[in-house]
Amino acid sequence: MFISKQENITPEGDSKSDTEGANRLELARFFPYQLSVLNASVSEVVAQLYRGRFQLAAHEWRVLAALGESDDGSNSAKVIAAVTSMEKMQVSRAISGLKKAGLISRTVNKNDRRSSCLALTATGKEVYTQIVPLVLAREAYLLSALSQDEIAQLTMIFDKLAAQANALKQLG
Amino acid sequence: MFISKQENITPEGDSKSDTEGANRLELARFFPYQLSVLNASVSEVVAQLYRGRFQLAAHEWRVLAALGESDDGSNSAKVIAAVTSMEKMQVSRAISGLKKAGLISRTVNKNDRRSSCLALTATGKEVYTQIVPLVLAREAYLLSALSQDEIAQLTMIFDKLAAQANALKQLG
DNA sequence: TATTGTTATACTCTATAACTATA
DNA sequence: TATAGTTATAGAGTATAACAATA
Repeated sequence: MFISKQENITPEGDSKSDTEGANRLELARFFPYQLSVLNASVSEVVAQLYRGRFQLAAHEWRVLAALGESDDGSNSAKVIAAVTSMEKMQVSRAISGLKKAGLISRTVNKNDRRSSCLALTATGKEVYTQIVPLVLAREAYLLSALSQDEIAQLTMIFDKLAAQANALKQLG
Repeated sequence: MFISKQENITPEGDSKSDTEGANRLELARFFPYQLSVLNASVSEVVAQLYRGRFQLAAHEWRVLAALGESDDGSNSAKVIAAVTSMEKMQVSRAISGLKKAGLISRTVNKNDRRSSCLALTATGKEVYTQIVPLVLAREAYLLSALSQDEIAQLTMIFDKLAAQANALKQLG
């Protein structure tokens, strides 16, 4: 795998070398494409674990994971949205699904009656406890092809790329 | 950003350290989650370029890119599916859309009348020529936060991760 | 019989925004 | 007025498989 040769660094493509047509686009070397393909594979590999055996949708799994990692029961939908990078509406839908499946409980927040305290039920904790080792094992298997140094590199690289992407998103 | 501590390397989570519950799942450090969030940002940043100004759907853009990068006009739908990592049905739909928009032409393949030769029209080439510098500039901006060495690392890391993910996919 | 590609169908997911209740 | 969360609705995307044409 290769990534397109880098000759230009402005976000809007207004530098000379960009617009002269010297740069070709090769899908297989195009980083956003590579990222998308890898993500599809990795997502699928994780989804296999919670979809069939536990009948969870992707967003439900994400909310379950968020609730499972916090000890205190003070999880409002807003907090969950922030932790999971999901929209409030998607969180709301996921909560409905998890509630219906008996995996989470919802109690009105006494300090602010607009919001709820969400928490895993006993069943929810059980499901969580079953899934977590499976997904961690798959993550570990994925990363086992990398050295500790490469993992550290990847972490830094992702941070930098996320920052750049967020800068670009502002441009619209 | 951090990635979960790695202590286990078997795909099915049957090693001792996996099932003892010593490993916690922290969404923010979970690699598949990080990958998914980064991909969402990067995809959005690229989509901004072809969606609004050129009215293309994601799959249409991908097919357009595939057709644009090949010089000979011998692109069957099957070849496009392979190059774009798309399903034949998605390719078929994307082709309909691009055809309707007048961006591609389709002529029956004389050697095998089941398939077609797909190619960009003059209009399609024009659109392609307009978009390519824009997306390459965005890719360049994203990667401009990385050193040449980091880009090389990333390339190798993605290769390794893709291989691992594909190995896991077989397990189902 | 197998392959290329299209289409039908039902299903899921998404986006926008209106809405309720509370602050 | 602003915020937390839900719901309505329409549109986009997906998956499965049946299908026609050709090999």
